[in-house]
Amino acid sequence: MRVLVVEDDASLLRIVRDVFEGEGFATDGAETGDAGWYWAEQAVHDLIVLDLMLPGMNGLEIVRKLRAKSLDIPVILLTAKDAVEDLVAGLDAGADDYVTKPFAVSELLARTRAVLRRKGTIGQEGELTGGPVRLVPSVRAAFVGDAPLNLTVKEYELLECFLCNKDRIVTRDQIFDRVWGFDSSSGLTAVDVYVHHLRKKLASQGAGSALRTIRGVGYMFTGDSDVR
Amino acid sequence: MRVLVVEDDASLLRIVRDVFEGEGFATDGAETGDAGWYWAEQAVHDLIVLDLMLPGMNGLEIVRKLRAKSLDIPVILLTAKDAVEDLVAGLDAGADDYVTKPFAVSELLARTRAVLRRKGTIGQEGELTGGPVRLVPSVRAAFVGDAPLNLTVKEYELLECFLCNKDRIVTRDQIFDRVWGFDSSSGLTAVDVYVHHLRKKLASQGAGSALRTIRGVGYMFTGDSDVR
DNA sequence: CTTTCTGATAACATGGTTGTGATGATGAGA
DNA sequence: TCTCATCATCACAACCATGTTATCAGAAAG
Repeated sequence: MRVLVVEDDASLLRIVRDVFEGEGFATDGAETGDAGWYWAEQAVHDLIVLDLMLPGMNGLEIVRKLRAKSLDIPVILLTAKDAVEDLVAGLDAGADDYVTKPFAVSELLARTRAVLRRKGTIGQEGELTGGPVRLVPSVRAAFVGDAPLNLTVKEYELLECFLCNKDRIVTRDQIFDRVWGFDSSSGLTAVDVYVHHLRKKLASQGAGSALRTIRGVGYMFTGDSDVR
Repeated sequence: MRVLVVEDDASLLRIVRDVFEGEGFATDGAETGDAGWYWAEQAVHDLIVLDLMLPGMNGLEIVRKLRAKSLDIPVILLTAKDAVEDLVAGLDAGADDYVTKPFAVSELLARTRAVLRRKGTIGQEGELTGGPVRLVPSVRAAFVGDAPLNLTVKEYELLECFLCNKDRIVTRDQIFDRVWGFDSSSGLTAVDVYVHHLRKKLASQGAGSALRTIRGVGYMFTGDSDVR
């Protein structure tokens, strides 16, 4: 998975690239509109994160030219809070979503996932495992050992989220952003309930203890189930 | 572990805070020199990440005033590549290290760990240790030797506070400001009670004597068991 | 069209966590 | 030794986070 980041602030560019790389993306960066267009035109990226205010070619123009060439690479715009008209123009021109500066890393990633999911890019990685639990994304199937788990869509995504963050604490907000989408209208309690459902199904195959509650913080899926 | 980030670029500030929070730090942020100094002066942080170019009070000035008050909180400077003379002045004034913009997240974190290690705050893998007591911030876990301690959120934060100030006296007010927040509505006595809780759990693993009372002053966590 | 399944919420149960006030110990200084 | 301030300890009450169940609307399946 490869992302192009076009942003004239060198510090911000560097750090946004790092963030994506931390998520397992390969990244390219451009500090000017012209360099950005050069990269974009290659059509080798799965996502473009694009600042609107750029030296050289405008971000808006890049989107227009991309769509004119009928390259429908997903584009997420970065924009200042007060540049509403540019934003609207950008979305009209065919951008998929936007994030206003200053943005939280979690939001950028959430929108990224949302866009990629909408475009059908995501969800075809290799198998995910954690202890005896195994997930096969290509067929959306889950197993404990060899026994199949009959998971609903949400349960599956929840488990996927946990396996992606094996042995790491995940807060309920993170889970919610990731599984329900940060702009979802559902309540946070849904997370609890689905953790419960998931636990029950895991427990029925003897893997219930893998999903631990860290009270006051969140949940953690532990690969090898150990002490308390 | 609590870090103060002072940076006038709102986007960068937001994102740097996110990065630290991802590593298990609590963060505070300031966009101006004056706000930065206000926070810094509270002396509740374990690290300050400080942009040199700031509106209001200069970053350089903040370092100077900090050291003048003999607060030796570790400071990492953020600086443009070409501002060499400022940088030198900053280090002279008592900053511990610097990172030039644009910087990689990994570099910032590496230097953070290096600085904190040099100051004796953390151990090798970002762990906090004091004698047999060990804290793993990334998973919020605490151990005495290999035995896990089952700590509540407050107990954990309290222990973290002590380990950050190993072999140093911490007053109850400092503890309170740091763990409860200076604007908390709770009473100061809560500190005593939680020290007690913590002691009991430490004692159950034979590490009860590490947390000493300095009558009339505060408490002190001693790394290597007692001399007197 | 009916039945079944899924997603979501509300309501309630429960137990852990937090903070307070009372009381008992302990040390420091007079 | 006495007294006072400080700290330790305990028990309890209030609160909050989470677990659990029941229920309902809507989608999907039959």
